[in-house]
Amino acid sequence: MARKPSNTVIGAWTRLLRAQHLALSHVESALKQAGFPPLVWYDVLLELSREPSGGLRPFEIEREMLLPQYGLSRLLDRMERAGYVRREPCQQDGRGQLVLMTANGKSLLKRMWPVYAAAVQEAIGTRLSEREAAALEQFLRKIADRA
Amino acid sequence: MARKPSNTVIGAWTRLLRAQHLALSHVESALKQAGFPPLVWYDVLLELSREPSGGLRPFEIEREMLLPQYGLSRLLDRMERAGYVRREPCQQDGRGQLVLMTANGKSLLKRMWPVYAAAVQEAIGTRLSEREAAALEQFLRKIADRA
DNA sequence: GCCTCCTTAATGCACTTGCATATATATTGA
DNA sequence: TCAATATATATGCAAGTGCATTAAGGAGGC
Repeated sequence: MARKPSNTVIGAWTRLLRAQHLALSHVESALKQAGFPPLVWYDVLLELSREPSGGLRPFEIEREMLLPQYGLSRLLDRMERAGYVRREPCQQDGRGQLVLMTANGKSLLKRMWPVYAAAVQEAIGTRLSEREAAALEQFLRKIADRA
Repeated sequence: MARKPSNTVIGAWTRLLRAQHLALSHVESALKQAGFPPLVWYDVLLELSREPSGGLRPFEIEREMLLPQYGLSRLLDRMERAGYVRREPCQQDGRGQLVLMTANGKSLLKRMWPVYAAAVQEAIGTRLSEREAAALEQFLRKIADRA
């Protein structure tokens, strides 16, 4: 295995940085312009919505997301202050807590989606065919899978 | 043109965020572990090295990079304090300045490259064939090209 | 010349992030 | 049982970032 990247690999790397930056900026600014909080708030709410049973532990949310532990801790502070989640002590583990989505949180999740979806469509969907998007996903999966 | 992204597009979007995050974290931590400054410092030096004639204006650097104007301004502050660049008043334009790479800056650029290259190779080159990397680059280019 | 508008770059302030560490509880193993 | 270790979460502090604005000079019209 080569130790140095080929020019092709360097090109892919460079484009990866730029494409992600442009697409993400586009999405973030669409959300902001619509008066919504950043994307990462949506991600937390989405994770919580997948667990209708009644909340997730912070460390479970963290596993699904791209945030360090202290980052999530403070994000939850802000979201709790804003009234979108609340934290309860955890029965089974006195160190931990259960993060629950409030009604406002559910509402926010619903209201953000159309704006988010439209922005993703503009940033990616209108630029690639269905076939291309599927191929792109496969390549990116190879990079992202830490197997 | 659909207003809502297909599941394929959403998958590509999600993977784009994760792949970029993982690859970039890998590269940044390799640099840090080797005692080097962040990648963005390298990018500035690289831009300067492409202009051997004697420096670039901040707004020229900015155009090539993923930083807002105030971000570059403060990055140059830090790099200047660290001795890797210096700023000179610009003859032709009294508002502006010329950013020049110092000898230390040139040396840093050279020394960072092997670490940077190896990390990119690990993050991408070892995970995709040459063919796949080329295809990936093409798809990403479609997303990144703001034509 | 001089007024108006544009471009270049810096900065005050609030907020966010990274790093290291603290705090509290759980778990393991003698 | 109790010490040692591991896990879950929070936090003080320094550094970085975003936003809005400022400062200063250029460019064009009159």
